Amino acid sequence: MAKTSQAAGLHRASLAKLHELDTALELMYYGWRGMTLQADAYLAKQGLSRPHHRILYVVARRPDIAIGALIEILGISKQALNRPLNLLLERKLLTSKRAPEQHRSKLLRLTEAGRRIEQRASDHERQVLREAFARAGASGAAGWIGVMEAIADNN
Amino acid sequence: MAKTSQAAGLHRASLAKLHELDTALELMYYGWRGMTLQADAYLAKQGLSRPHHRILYVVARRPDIAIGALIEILGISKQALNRPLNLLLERKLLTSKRAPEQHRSKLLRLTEAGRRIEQRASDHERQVLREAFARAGASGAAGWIGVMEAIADNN
DNA sequence: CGCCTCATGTCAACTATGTTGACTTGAGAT
DNA sequence: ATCTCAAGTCAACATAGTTGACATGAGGCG
Repeated sequence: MAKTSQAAGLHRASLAKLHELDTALELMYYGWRGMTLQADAYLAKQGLSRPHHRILYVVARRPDIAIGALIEILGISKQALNRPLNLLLERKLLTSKRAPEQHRSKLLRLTEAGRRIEQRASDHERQVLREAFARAGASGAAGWIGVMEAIADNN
Repeated sequence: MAKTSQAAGLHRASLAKLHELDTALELMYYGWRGMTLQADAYLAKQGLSRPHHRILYVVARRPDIAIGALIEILGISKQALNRPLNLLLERKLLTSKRAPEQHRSKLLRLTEAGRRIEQRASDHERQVLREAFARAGASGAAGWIGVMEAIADNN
């Protein structure tokens, strides 16, 4: 614990609570930041950022995915995908090959280097979750999952 | 209960899981989106967006906050604060007045209109949380809080 | 009093991530 | 052959953030 700056904790405490659920709301905010902070720092060191990571994450779990399907999953426009995707191809973290007969679509795969970066970035995030689950115990983890599923349904 | 597009659920299911914690990782991602989606849509209708909401949220809970303290809490540079803040002032959602003797700092407050927008936007987020807690029950909620606190500590 | 310092705040230029709209290209159907 | 439509690219723009340079005004001090 406590490779932290203490700042978030202070900030969390520094606001009056106008509603009962304000605490939960702020936990969500700082939780999101807490999970992604180290991963983002790692990615920045590699000259990448969160959108690149999202692409790598999805392709890792769907080898030979076409660009259209990737767009669908990421929920962004194809134009928004274009630049980060091309960077990943240039940097040879991804390869694209035309499909055998379905010549229309490019199929994406991670290279070894891409896989390594995806794993390390995601590991930073999983490590945060792992520690939190360990601290909260099995019943806490189960409760967390139940609530998060309900929240995530609002998409 | 389904004012939703179903899409996120599908996306969540559509990726192979390479690690045990991938599910939790994706829950965090879609949870964050699920909580903010309706609030963002409401804000967009008002010609505002998330940074404006963050400012309103903090000022609501710290009336007469100075700009420096606001910067500290939001964790962004004063230059980044500048444009959204000026928009809020122009639109008369915030007022700023010079401090009595501490003439150096501007003290910020919400106007009635600002308060109304802050409440409605935050209500959208709290409503999502409220429903999720109701579905998960008291023990689930307690577990969620414990885990989120542990995650949020990584800031 | 006049000047120095320093926190507070502003302006300008840049980067990154996203948007929409218009265009190109190529497969598959007729 | 040609038409159509999905896949993909290019251009222009919006927003949210960055850093750097500068303005301003309070308070300390010669």
